[in-house]
Amino acid sequence: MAVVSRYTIALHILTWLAYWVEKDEFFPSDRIAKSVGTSPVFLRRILGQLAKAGLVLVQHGGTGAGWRLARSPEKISLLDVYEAVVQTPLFELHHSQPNPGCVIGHGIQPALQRVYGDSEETLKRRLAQESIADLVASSLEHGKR
Amino acid sequence: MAVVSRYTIALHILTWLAYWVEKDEFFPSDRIAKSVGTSPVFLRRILGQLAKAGLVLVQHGGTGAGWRLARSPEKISLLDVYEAVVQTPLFELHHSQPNPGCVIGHGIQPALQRVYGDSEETLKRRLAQESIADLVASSLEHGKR
DNA sequence: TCCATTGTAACTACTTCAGTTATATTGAAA
DNA sequence: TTTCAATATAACTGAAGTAGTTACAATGGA
Repeated sequence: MAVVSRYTIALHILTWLAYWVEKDEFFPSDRIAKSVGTSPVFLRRILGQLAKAGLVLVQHGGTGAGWRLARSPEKISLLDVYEAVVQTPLFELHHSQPNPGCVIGHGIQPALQRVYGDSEETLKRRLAQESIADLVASSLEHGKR
Repeated sequence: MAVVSRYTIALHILTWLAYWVEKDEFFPSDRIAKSVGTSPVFLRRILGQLAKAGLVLVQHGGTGAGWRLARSPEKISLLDVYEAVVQTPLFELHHSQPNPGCVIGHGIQPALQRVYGDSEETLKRRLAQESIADLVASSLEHGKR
């Protein structure tokens, strides 16, 4: 299966906020929703996770309420976003327990956990190399055509 | 989210077959199911994918019917298994289309596709480094205790 | 011909995800 | 103090995917 589209949405949100970062404003969720093409409630659920991870700031009430980046786009890596939004491990183990009476059934899970852990680490190191600022640049590059 | 547990099941099957590879026999799916702890039908669905990918051989009728490895465990990488069993890309894009009138909405998908593609490649290169033979060794190591 | 086994379809139960609706809460500005 | 634009959150829906079960047709060696 796949890393949920929630991750894509989170990256879209942050890239959008980064694009407007010069404005130095808080932007409401339904304004962001216009670009993402999804519901403001869904976005706020994700924005809440990003806020908890310290990636965005929220202004609750009043006329200027909304969201903005908590730090500069260069300092937000795709790994930061991944860890803010994705809580489950990349690989699933068995749903029902393997037979502990069988040598393989007994030893396979720790064996897999090692490989799975290493592989997830490898993926995360790759994500750490890219920032939201890179995504803005790359989006503009493609958006131009 | 996660790579489906089907991948874990496929690795369990192949590791089990590799453990018994000296026997030079075809093993029925319900024998394998005893070790994995799941239903033979589910296993046969996965075994079918593995056969299509050329990783196992199947013997249909008769008393000696069942499954065996198509080649030696050292020559089956975890990437081979991944590609046999997982068909969807690792990262999902938007479910509903982003706004093409917005600069970011227009450019974000190709930008993400590049990063997502690179990241998936990185993961696959890691999986290519490990073989079913390694999993057998590692399982026995843990199974011993 | 026998029969252990695979191949496959149909169905169920469960979970997750995205989206919607509705309501309470916040807090700057008038 | 009131107003009101916005967030916070719960409850619900529909859709999709996963794993598991049952049932039955097809295979092919003995």
